[in-house]
Amino acid sequence: MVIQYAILGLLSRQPLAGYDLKKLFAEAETLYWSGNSNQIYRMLVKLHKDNFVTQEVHQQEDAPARKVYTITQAGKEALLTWLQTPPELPQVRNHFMLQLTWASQLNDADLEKLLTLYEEELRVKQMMIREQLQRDKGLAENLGNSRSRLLESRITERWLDYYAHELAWVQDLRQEIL
Amino acid sequence: MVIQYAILGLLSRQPLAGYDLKKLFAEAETLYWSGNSNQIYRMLVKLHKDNFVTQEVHQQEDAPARKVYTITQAGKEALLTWLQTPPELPQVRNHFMLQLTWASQLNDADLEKLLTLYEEELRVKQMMIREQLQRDKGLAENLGNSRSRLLESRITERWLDYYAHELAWVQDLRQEIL
DNA sequence: GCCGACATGTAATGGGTTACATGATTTA
DNA sequence: TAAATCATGTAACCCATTACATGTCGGC
Repeated sequence: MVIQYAILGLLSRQPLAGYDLKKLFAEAETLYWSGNSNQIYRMLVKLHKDNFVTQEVHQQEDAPARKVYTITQAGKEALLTWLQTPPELPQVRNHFMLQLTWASQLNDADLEKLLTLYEEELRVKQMMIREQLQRDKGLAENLGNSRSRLLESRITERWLDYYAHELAWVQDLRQEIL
Repeated sequence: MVIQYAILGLLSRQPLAGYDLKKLFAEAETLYWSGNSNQIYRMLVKLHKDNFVTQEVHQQEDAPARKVYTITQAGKEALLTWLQTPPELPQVRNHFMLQLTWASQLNDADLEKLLTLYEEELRVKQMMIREQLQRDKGLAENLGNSRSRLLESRITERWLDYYAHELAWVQDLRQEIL
């Protein structure tokens, strides 16, 4: 139940409504959740029941009511405990690599097409992360302490580096086999 | 249903029993499946029903009977069709990165411990891939054509490169923040 | 006598996704 | 008038995992 801590983490910065969380997950290029409402709203109910968050209903005139959630002391402690749990290795599920494993069965044209499409997707993803980085820059400048800002920027750099290497690798491969 | 094509791919090389597939998935460091029997045996039944594989029961005296599956022409065509489908971006689920996002809430000792544990896991994984590479080398030398051997080695290199970069990145980070 | 390898399978559960449902307001 | 945004939530489904169930054989 990792999403639980992702939510607690976001709430540790500022109180948020389910809708806000949903958008944050959907927009975040480096978080892998789709931002589907099922998981989020259910988890918020659970977190509330566990007293990890408090709920405040904000009535609005021009829009539906917002349920704003604030992290509690117990919630902060749960987050801190999770931060101390031994890290797991990344789970990389690369469909393309699987295709490539058997791709010698393709003719040259189809193989090249496969590589080209993958390269394009990688470039699009790269651009999206770069754009998100630009958007976040303005907002995050004064948020958190210097260490958290440093971590955040190093993490984004790592993601960009990953996609850059993946791209360079495919391009090399193309050169070599076609 | 990606595992379907992973199975068909393996069967396109040689006929195999469910037990063989289970072991292959469990051992393969770069395939992300656990090799659990539920998925595999169910999928084999389905593939058989779809006429993508044929089943042959091999009775043995000293061990239980093996159900050996062989890919059919229809199965080969299904595999080929899948190979031509547009590739998807890798889904990287990195729990550690999530922890790190909020890790500025940890004290120096705990943060360092987190980094150290991650580094260790990365090194173990690296070694396991290298060992698998050694094991496979002997077996694969005469298997498949030269293009498939080239693809396979480039894919393994890419995985090793990924873990190497991840490791180098954590080490840099440690230097910078501690 | 227990453990691991061989070999096939089922049950229960967890985690995540898409699609659906509702209903108001703003924008093209 | 159709759509998108705001806001919360439910239903159905799929994929994957762990644990369980069964039975034989060989080695320590």
